[in-house]
Amino acid sequence: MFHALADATRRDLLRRSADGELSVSRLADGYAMSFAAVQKHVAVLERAGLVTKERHGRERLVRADPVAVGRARRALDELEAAWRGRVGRMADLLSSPTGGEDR
Amino acid sequence: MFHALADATRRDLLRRSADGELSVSRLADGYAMSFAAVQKHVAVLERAGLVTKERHGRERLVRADPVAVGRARRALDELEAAWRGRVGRMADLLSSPTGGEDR
DNA sequence: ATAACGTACAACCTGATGGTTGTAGATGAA
DNA sequence: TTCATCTACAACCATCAGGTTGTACGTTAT
Repeated sequence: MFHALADATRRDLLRRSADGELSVSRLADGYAMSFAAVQKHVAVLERAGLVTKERHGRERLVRADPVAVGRARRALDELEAAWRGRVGRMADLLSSPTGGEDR
Repeated sequence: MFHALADATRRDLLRRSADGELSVSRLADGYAMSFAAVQKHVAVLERAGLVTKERHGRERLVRADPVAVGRARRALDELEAAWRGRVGRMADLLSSPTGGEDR
């Protein structure tokens, strides 16, 4: 899933497919690459569960799945929390006199 | 940066280097790959700004940078927020009668 | 019915990635 | 000093990722 997010084109596709009203062709417009390339990117997003396709006549409308995005975000939350749970607090105090309020 | 996170070994290294007291050699122990391979992974994490190395005698202690992890997390926050800001709310209501409280 | 459109998929090429081994420079220990 | 350890880096290899073109098939429009 992080792999799916590790490509700028795919992240852009993910943003643009937020409201699920764009077909693969419409999404493909505006990129400096072939339709097939964009289609592959969508397939990667789909395999990662970040996006679903809903057939609508002859076109497939692409919609981002916020639950999956939330899962990824939460995974990073864990990483961050794991850090803070250990020497994090101490190191924070040492490096910044005001404390660790960066959120 | 997402690319750096897109590898299980690197995510594990990131977790294990939370408290910054392990050298590259110590980190390399316990993986079924060569020291050089692990060193490359650490280099990738370092280039992505996810980790810093502090020299301590002849060894380099690796420490995860929570600020960078927080940056990635916030990037996903944006994605999620972008989704909810559009038809998100409507779709939420349609798909789950109780509303969208998934956190 | 026929043409045009939207999609899927296979084959192929190129560059990046993840792994290996080998070599070399610093530093700590004997 | 000499030896062992930790690290860095280069060269090499196999596989994968991202891109291309071409073909095929279902659906809508004429």
